[in-house]
Amino acid sequence: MRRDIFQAIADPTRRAIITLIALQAMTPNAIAENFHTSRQAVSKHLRILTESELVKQEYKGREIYYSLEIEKMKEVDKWLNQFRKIWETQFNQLDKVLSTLKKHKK
Amino acid sequence: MRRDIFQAIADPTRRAIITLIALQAMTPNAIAENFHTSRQAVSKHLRILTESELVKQEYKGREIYYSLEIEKMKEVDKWLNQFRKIWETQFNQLDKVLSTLKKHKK
DNA sequence: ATTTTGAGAAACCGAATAGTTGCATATATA
DNA sequence: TATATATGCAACTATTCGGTTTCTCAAAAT
Repeated sequence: MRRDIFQAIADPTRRAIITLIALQAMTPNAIAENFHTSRQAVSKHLRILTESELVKQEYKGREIYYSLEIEKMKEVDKWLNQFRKIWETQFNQLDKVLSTLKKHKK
Repeated sequence: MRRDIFQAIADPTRRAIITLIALQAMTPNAIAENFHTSRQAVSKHLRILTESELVKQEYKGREIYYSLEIEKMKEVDKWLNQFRKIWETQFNQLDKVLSTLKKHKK
């Protein structure tokens, strides 16, 4: 099933899971130990993260290692780009104000 | 009421509203004209966006102008920072691989 | 003064969400 | 071979979500 990444990162537990497995792959059991929730609940979150392709699985015997699909995270970054332009412009304007103030001081 | 920004940007219509008012303030009616949904539905979205402080209101007679609170958008960017470090490292590693390949060509 | 217009609030509804418990299955281990 | 373990899946539940319709209220326009 195809899933929206923004919907996937909307849940705070899922964001925490993402952060947790960002640097090293982990099994559902290991992940669940970090939360006050059942392993099955974590499993459901992992399913949603997998469906949104933010996370990939690696089978190793009866264990499944989940890790972050860092490329997919860039899509959020890409969406932010349109606003980045705006806040950089505003920063430049602030810069102008500051240099104007400097001139007046002289 | 306090709202989570990630939950606020989870809905595609809300993301579209954000983009729409990013450059110029707009009234709910004007915003609603851009969507196949009722003004009231847009109003509810605007309430959620206001509660998450992603959007601010400016009253002008009986009209209310909504505009983007760009500073708040930076919080998403800030959350992305932790992953940015990772993908930049991976990029550098790719860079190494590429230069190694180059050497072998020689 | 009356009517129109812009907007939020309330009540309602079906669908989705996040959690639970219980079950099925495959892989390790004794 | 029998048991323990890792995991996913299904069914159920309470809550939230996104939408609609109806209503109210204040500001403009007539």
